[in-house]
Amino acid sequence: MTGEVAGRADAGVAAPIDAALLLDNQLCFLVARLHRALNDRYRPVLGALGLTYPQYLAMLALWEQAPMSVGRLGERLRLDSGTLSPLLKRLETAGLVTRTRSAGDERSVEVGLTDAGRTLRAEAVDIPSWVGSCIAGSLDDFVRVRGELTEILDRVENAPPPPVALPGPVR
Amino acid sequence: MTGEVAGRADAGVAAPIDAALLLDNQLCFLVARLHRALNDRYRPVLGALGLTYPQYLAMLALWEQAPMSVGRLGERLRLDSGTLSPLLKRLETAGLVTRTRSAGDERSVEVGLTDAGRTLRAEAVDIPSWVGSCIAGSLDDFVRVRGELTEILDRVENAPPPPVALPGPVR
DNA sequence: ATATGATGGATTGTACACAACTTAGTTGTA
DNA sequence: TACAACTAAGTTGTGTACAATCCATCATAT
Repeated sequence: MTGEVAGRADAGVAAPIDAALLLDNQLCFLVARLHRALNDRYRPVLGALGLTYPQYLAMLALWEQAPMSVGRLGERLRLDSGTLSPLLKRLETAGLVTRTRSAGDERSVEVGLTDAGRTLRAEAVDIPSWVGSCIAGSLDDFVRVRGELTEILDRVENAPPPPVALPGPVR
Repeated sequence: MTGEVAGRADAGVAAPIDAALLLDNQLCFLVARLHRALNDRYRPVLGALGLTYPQYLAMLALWEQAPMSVGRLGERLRLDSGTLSPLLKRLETAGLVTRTRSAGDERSVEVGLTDAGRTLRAEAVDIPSWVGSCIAGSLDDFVRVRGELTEILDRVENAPPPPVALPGPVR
């Protein structure tokens, strides 16, 4: 289960298959599945707090530091305003955050926590251990996996743009 | 950068912080970022083929085996019909797949490839190496990372349901 | 002071992703 | 046959996610 890249040499009846195009050889597919599987793990637990998964990540960021401008929050979470604006409005509607124009710079919107938002943190403290236990078996596991993921992430987020010429102009 | 779980002991002015709730200690956050970063990598390359990232994964599955029912394709990709139905309709509109009711079981819809769909495969063969090179530096890297991801994925997808009592009834 | 350019958010449009529900067809049982 | 239970897809509604675009505001340079 460790040394082979190729997978099966052909896929039976249908088509000639390059190992490179086998679905199970795509790291991106594994990551997509992992992302959704984690989402599934968090959903019931977060549902009890009235949060979705991305909303939870936004709250984590705000529990670390608030208030924060929408732009800075977006950098922290790697989300753009098109995603963040409606998400934050829903958190505001839920009474967890405030959104106020900055006094100094009227372009900027500061996102702060309400009392309810701060209180919610206490109800969230057990979530990482609940969910974490099904990701990493031990603390060593956790550290190893975190290191591995961070390393890959650095490569992918900071990789240079695609090698110039694509099949056609990318629009 | 390898042995510490805690992260910084506090986050400055704002709040008392448990290491467990630090955003950067959440494996789920790393996975979410990785998922989006990979999406960003694939987008321009796949855009040239007229595919989105999930559509590409669906095509990979169909290039391995076609025709396949919507249900089986969903199992393969871990997607439900609510996601797959419109996605497949778009692929049909794009002229890449066919959707026909199964003769034997009228409930089932068989998804097949058109000539254009089969032809597209040739234009996709270089994609894994383009994108793969920014995920894993070497073949050894690839194999190691794939093993690691598969292991985590098994744990998360097959973990038992949450430990009975959540803060409140889950709805 | 006014034009120029850059910046921060919001908005719009397209595309996943999932829950809940509906519809249609199949199977099991009496 | 009749009918309940089940199954496979589709549909609807909510919530991300991102590109493209718009708008107000700030910085600056003339």
